[in-house]
Amino acid sequence: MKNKYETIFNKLVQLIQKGQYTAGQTLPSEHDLCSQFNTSRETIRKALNLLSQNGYIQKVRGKGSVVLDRNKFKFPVSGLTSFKELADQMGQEFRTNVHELTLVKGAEDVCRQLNCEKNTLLWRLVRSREISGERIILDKDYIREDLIPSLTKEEAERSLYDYIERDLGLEISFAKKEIVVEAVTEEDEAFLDLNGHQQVVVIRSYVYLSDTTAFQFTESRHRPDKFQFVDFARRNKV
Amino acid sequence: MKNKYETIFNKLVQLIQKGQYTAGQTLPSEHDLCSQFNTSRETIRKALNLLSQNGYIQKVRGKGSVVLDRNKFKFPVSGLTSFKELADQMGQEFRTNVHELTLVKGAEDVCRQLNCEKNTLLWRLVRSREISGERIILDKDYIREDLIPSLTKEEAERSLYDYIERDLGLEISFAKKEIVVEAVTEEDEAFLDLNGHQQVVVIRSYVYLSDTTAFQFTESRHRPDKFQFVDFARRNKV
DNA sequence: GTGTTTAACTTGTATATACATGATTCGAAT
DNA sequence: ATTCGAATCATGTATATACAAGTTAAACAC
Repeated sequence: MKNKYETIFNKLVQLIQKGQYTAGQTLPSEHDLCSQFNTSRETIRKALNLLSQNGYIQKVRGKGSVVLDRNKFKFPVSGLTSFKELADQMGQEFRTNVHELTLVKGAEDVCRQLNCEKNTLLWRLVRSREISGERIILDKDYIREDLIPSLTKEEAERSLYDYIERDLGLEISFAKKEIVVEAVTEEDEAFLDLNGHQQVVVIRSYVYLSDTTAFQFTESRHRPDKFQFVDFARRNKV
Repeated sequence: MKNKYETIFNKLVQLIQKGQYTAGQTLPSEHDLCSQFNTSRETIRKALNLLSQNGYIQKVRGKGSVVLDRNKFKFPVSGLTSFKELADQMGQEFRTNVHELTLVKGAEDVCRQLNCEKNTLLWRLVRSREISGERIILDKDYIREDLIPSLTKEEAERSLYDYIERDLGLEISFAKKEIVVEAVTEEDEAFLDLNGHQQVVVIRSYVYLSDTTAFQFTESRHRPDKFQFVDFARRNKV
């Protein structure tokens, strides 16, 4: 915990999750929070903005910060979240099977998107995800070898994001995503328990580090009956 | 244009879209922007935060605000956007057919979610969306009659959001969304050109006004081959 | 030339103040 | 009793200052 305002944000999230403040109630006024946390109003406002952006509160001018009902936000694929983080939250039995971990060269489309030379070395990683004994997700990753030089099957099985962020100290910052529905491929048939489904939900992501270098392209293929995407969105005027 | 920082935000968006600043370049420093717009640094920072949140720039400490490549953001279903706004952006031929506009009472599930009495009057609105002559989206809306007392077929055909925001002066603020894949229903068969598809992509949204009252529940059912969802997401630490 | 230090930039955080504007409440005038 | 208005409290916007911390490039010593 470095920042005051992040610390305050985390504290308020805790209080909301513990039921100290429940949906419909208002938080103490900014002025009161200043006294409570012994800080300035701008700092409180930064914390409240984080709460607002993450769907915890809605600020109403003249009234206060109304706590929202976040019951249905337990599956936040919306933000950038890894499979392991998801599985941890859901508390379900899950397993990851690594089917392929090789170095490839010259996947044109991918290189163009990742903004690197056409013959850059890329890790190609294929994993299937098992929940309650069924293989329902197939993840195909392309990762820049120059940024992540060593990568082992064990790290891929555990958590890629953990390894990249904790061990390598790289900071994952943002991603562009696309969700579409496509026909199943031979690969899907081979690695997934499709139960007769003819189509899969495909999430394509381009993941960027905080210095804006793109370092990963992921195609995540889900069996449609087990797919869910939950989102909280604020309206953009304009 | 009321606020300085929104005005500056809009101006910078324009400049980026015109190609004044291209992907990879950095914007002028906050200090320079202060001089250019003759304002304080905090105000500039608010504008830059908006740019960052909307995926236009990435701020890098010590370096500057790097402009991102937003080529693939032309279908921002992610934020709260209405069908008409989407269609306008894509510039395609589209049409809306209103199949039903009635007042119903006591749809239990919906009322519970909208947080209103079990026998509250609700508008039930069923519309199909035609793009290039094919009916590919079926929108089913439930709207609280006490908040939107009058609603005509014409307004439903044009744009519901326009009517609510411009004519009634209500401010739509945020929504909770869920995306899943489901089997087609008789209603889907009746109102959509399914082309043999057995499943549809379903987006369920609960839409809230800025005073946190929920006023609308929408189920938007898309033919899978014409469905796309594009998102820009920043990573939430913790 | 090479390597290191320093200075001058950049953005990030924290604080203080002032005024604008929406919401509520309480009291006075009718 | 009802209505209107003023006071009060809430958040929103704009400004100023100070210091922390990451990046870069020039100056310097060797």
